[in-house]
Amino acid sequence: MDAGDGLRMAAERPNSRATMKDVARVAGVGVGTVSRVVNGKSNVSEESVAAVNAAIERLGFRRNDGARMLRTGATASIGLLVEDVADPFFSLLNRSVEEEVLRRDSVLLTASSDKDPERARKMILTFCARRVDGLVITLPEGGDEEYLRAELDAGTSMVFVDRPPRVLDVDAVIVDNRGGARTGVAHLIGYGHRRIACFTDRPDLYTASERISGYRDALEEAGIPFDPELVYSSATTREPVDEPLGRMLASDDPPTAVFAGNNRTSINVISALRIHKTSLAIVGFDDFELADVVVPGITVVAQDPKAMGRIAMGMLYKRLDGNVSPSQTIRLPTRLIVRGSGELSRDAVLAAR
Amino acid sequence: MDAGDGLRMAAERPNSRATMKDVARVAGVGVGTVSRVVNGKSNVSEESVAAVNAAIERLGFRRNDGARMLRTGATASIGLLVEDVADPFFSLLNRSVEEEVLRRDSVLLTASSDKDPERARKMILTFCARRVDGLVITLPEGGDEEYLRAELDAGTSMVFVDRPPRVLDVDAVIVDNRGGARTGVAHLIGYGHRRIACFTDRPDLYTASERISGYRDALEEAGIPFDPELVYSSATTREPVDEPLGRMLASDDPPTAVFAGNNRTSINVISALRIHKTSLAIVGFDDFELADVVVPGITVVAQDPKAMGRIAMGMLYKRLDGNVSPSQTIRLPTRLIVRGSGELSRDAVLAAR
DNA sequence: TTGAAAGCGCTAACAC
DNA sequence: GTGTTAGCGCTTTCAA
Repeated sequence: MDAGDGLRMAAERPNSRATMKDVARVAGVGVGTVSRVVNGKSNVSEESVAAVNAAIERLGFRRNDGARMLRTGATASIGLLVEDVADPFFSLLNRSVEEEVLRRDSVLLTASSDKDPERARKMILTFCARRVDGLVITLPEGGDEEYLRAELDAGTSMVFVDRPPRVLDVDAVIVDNRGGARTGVAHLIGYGHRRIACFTDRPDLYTASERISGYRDALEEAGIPFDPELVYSSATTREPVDEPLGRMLASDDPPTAVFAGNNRTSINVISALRIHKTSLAIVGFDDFELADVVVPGITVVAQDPKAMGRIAMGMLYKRLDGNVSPSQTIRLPTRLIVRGSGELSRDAVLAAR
Repeated sequence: MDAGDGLRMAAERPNSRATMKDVARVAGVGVGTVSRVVNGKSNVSEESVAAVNAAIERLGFRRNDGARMLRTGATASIGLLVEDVADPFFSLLNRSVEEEVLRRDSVLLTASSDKDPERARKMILTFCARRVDGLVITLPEGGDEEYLRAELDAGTSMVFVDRPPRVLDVDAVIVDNRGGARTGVAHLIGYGHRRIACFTDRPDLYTASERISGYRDALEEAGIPFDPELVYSSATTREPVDEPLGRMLASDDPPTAVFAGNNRTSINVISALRIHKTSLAIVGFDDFELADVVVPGITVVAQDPKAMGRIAMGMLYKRLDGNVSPSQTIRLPTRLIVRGSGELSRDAVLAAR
């Protein structure tokens, strides 16, 4: 068979890529040699390299990585499952995970659970069926995590992000939600506030419940009694809070400050305050774009999703590289960013009433 | 060989998944039968199904989709390349593409070009090597798109998003940047403004240049002369604009309104106005969270990234399903969202000076 | 340095 | 119905 024959063969199968066999035929060498050239092995003669490269160029050959992986066993791919890739927090996490994946010349499979345990399960098992080398996952509340054990046993490395595992023995990197909330609320207390409202997500969410705990920690430390009337948990983060805030404002002993448990809620609180034409001191959990554009700027307890992704990938790759030390959970510190809204003193708020 | 033997075999290879061969051995059937059961074919006896399922359960078997795809040819995967998965626009696009991919039981590979043509090229070729069924791409400016032709010829379907192809004959879905900008600027003109500043991205970016054209279109229609002194293009979207805005404000004939060419720039303009303690009418291109929380709310020309993703995937899957009609470019309309900042009349602005 | 050949895990065609 | 087998495209011995 000569070169022309090989070329014809590839052309005969439209929409079908040239294979190493095709390249070998066109170059007049064996497939082993083609493989060596493609993988840059040194033990190939100059002429063979030239012939093979010419054939590759001519046929538009591109190695089929799927076939390669079937043979070698490693897929050079990582699966990432978060709540929602469009959420600012997770999209930043996504990006930083991507950077680490890129550094290892792998690819990243991504999916959003949409807080649905069943959807999460389906996506994770799909990733496992694709034999990803490792998994970075934020598991939604309410699901069973037991099904992951089989995958773990089968040798799929995984690291949990944003939420700790409940029963599994896996690495995790989470944010110090409780400590961060405590710091934020203590900051408000430092400005004289004693009636501090707390708006959060559904308390069955891990992060929300931790932040509420931190809120209570700060009150307790300051000797301020906890008043359930001042706590409101939205069913969804999109829900406006002007109604519950109005109720608190109309009470005998209204709040002079509010702690918002997440960035969406911070925005809802700002809108609600606007509606009620009132101003209160505000500290929000999680930073957001424009937090410094509204007046006053919003003081926040900031998380660092990029660091979370970077650290999670570091842990994951260590496992992939053979580390078998006991699993650990890394708790990332938060950072208080002072912008004005959290430094409105109790006296100033009362004077404006 | 009996069942026990098969189990031992799988156990003998730790970190290595059980294969259909293992399952077949344990279940005491042939691999063909296992394959039929796994794929839910009907022509299998009750007993075989039960035996196979028991073995699958026992071994923790999960089909290797990589091997399956090598055999069947379809990878059930889509590659998405955008500028930055953490950008609000692209993260929304990402999410809507994901939804469509999920509906087809495929997986999504994602990557960010970071506006680097070389990185884009690398990622795209990686996706092609993985034999993705289709590609959704936002190609960065300044790169050659010629290398995609080989992939196109090899049968990889692709659709461009947010930017049209320059030389390739491929489907695309883009936003009516020019028309949207024209509408936004005409809106300002309708409120009496004749001196309208224009702040944008680097004009060598497709979207920025289109929006500047739309800005000029609107001026021309109203018979307002174009004044280059009123146009400022930032080198980066993070660059503050208080300096150039200050220059315009200090001129003989200062602007009474500004058109901001993208959401980050809108924010920069708001900050700059704050610094100069001035208020001008503002219309921004692209909506953003909190646009309705600042006072006044920011009137914007909104895009619909979710629709873009949905439509792009619709086009892509039509191609994958065999559609060979001529390639087309769909131009998505924009929507003007009125919130207050764009309805500040020229008279009101001048009166406040 | 090189070609031939086995085999990764799966599907599908074929024979029984 | 079911077992056997060829082969998807690749890597990797093994001889030569």
